[in-house]
Formats: sequence, structure tokens, C-alpha cells
Amino acid sequence: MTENRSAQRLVLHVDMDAFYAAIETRDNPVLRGKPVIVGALPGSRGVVSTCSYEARRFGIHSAMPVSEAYRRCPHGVYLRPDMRRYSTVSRQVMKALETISPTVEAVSVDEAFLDLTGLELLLGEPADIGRRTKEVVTHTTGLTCSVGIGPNRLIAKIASDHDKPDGLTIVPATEVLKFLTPLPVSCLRGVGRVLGDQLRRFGIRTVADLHAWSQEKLALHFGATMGRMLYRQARGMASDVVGERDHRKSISKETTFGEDVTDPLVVRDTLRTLAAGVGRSARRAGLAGRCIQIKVRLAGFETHTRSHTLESATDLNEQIFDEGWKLFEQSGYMGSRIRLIGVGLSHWTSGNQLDLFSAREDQKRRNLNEVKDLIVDRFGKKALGYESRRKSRREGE
DNA sequence: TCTGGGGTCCTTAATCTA
DNA sequence: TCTGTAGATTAAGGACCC
Repeated sequence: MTENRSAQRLVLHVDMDAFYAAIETRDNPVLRGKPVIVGALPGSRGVVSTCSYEARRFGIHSAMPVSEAYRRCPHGVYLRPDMRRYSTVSRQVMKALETISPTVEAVSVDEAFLDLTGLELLLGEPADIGRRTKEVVTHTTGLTCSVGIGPNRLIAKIASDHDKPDGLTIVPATEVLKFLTPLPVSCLRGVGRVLGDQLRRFGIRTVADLHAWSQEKLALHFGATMGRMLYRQARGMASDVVGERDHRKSISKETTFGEDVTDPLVVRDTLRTLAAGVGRSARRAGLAGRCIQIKVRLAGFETHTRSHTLESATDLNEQIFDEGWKLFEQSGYMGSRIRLIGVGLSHWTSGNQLDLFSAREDQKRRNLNEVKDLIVDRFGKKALGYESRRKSRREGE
């Protein structure tokens, strides 16, 4: 984190090029050279996750509504994401990166930071390490990536985005301001549409414009936290620590209905399914949470949340559902046109804070639920019915 | 144009508690 | 015992990221 140390540190950022679309094209050569769009299918509600560079020529980009993408490119190839396959490739990429540096931090399925500090003696100049990283990734996966190298995470990340696809950009510590100041403020972390608009109203369009503002002035207009963050980033100051990511802080599942729903029974059934998904994820991660939150998006797209903190933690499907349904009943949205419903679990509590007896009882129920999940996963719901019928027959004998 | 899903972090306000 | 206060916790909403 220390800025004076930054001069000696070296951080590399790897960003896979059009990751999902590239995997689809690699695995199905017929798609080569075609606009490939991965995300929701045309005719459904949803957005584009990733698209090939051929599709980008039509102005398509990620987060664009798929209806708009289809208008721009009706002859494109539209595919649903296959996250399991992408995760497998992602693990191969991360494994390959570990041959470059022992400190690899996976930021997402298609991005990672590497700490290169001290490796120059072993692997050569930053440019050599960058080229070698790209070679290793391509050799392992058959995919290309873009690499940025800089004195901290911010600069490395902006550098990897600077020359895409298949690029390599190196920004020495002495060149940071020269590299950063001509860029638009939207390249900075935390500057999205809303803050971008606000900054523009003050005439701030580039990092150079931002650089001219004092921290006090920024804090006055954008709040102390944001002001400090903008001030530091405009000077290329950021964390240079690469390492393990913090553990996840929440688990949630949500779904957007194909058409808005007013029937409480449909909402209830959906919430039950989502709660089961949250419970299953929590048990698999060995987590139990005290805070249950629901999310409701109405037809007009306004989104509301309601939450409740329990006295003790849970990971049980039924309890997550019960609390979630209670929150929905109390929310006053019953009978409204619902676009999306979601449920989440957070505020983890470690097991030793639970009352021992109830923890044991909970464990029994957890085990039972886990077994039921496994049976349903592997053999479908019918198998569960068969098991319970056989059990009741045995008990009757 | 008409907006997914799964996350994190920040802000603000109300309430609780030492 | 009463009151003021600061800090923690809870709840809700929003922005942003991939």
C-alpha cells in the first residue's frame, strides 16, 4: 500500500481476451471469424456477457440488452454461457500463471494479478516476463490474453486494457503520470456512469482534469471516501499488494421472470427454489449466516431490499425460505407486478459461537438436507419420493 | 435501448448500548 | 438516577465490477 515502496514493486495484470466467446470459438472452429455473442438468447430478457471482436464491430458490448444486440447483428451466433467449461479453462490459466510467479491472485474467472517483485533477476526485464506470460497462457489454453505491467494494481490493470486484444503494455514507475493523465476518468476504479456524469458536470473528463483538484475540494463535492480515492488514483497511487482474496461475504440467488408476475404462489415457489440454492451453496462452502436478505424488483425496474438478522446462524433451506417469505409478506409488494425476486445470506458466524446443543441438532438437519440435495442432484426428485416410500413401507413391516 | 446474475463496498438513518 | 454522547449494529438503497 505504501507509495514510497511502489517504486520498487512490480505488478502484472492478465486479462483474457473475450474469454467466453474465445473458448466457444476455440472449441467449435465453425464459429471462427463470426460474430459470437455469449449471454441471454434473443427474444428473452437479458444482456450480453461477452462477445467476440467480430461482434464488437457492430457496436455490441457486454451488459448491452440482447434485444439491442440482435437489432445490430441479427446474423450473429448467440450462445448461452457454459460456466462449468469456462471455470475449467480458468483453472488451467491460473495454474499456468503459477509457473511465472508464486503469487497469483485470481480476481475473476478471466483476470489475475501477479506479483513480479524480485523476479527480474530470475526472469529478465518486465517486457521479457510479459511476453513469457502471454506465451505460457496461449501454449496452455490456445487462447490469447492482454498483459499490463506497472508499479501497482491500478496501473497494471489500466495497462492491460490499453492494448487489446493480445497486447502487452509496460508502464515504469517514472512514466505513470505521463501514461495516466491523458486517459478518460472512466478508466479509474469506481468511476461508472453515475460518478462519470457528476464529474463531467464539473468539467472533469480526463485524469489530468481530476489531477488539478485538491483532495479537500474533491471531498467537499464527492464525500471524504470517494474524494480521497479519486485524489490518489489521479496520481497513480494504489495498492501494490497481491495475494489471497478475502473470503466471500455473502451468498445469493436471484432470478428475473420471463414476464412480470403478480401471483404470490409463483413468487413463493421461486423463492423456495432460490433459498434451496443459497442453502446448498452455503453448506458446500461450510458457511452459516445470520442475515437473510430478499431483493424485489418491480415492473418499473425499481429495486427494493429487506433484511433481517437472526439470533443464530443458519444454512438450512427451510429457514432461509421461511425468513425470506416473511420479509416478502411484510414488504407490502404482495400483488405488485414483480420482475425479479432474490434471496441472500450473509454475516457468517463461526460454529463455536453457536450453542453446542443446537449446533448438533442443526448439524443433523444439515446432513439430512445435504443427503437430500445429493439424491435430487444425481437421481432427480422422483428418487427422493421412492426413498421415502420405501422407508415408510419398511417401518410398516 | 430497456436493462442478468452474483458479488463488493459505501452512505445514510435509526436504534441500541456502554 | 438521569442525561448526553460516541460507537456499534441493523436496515435499506445505490453504484460499481466482472
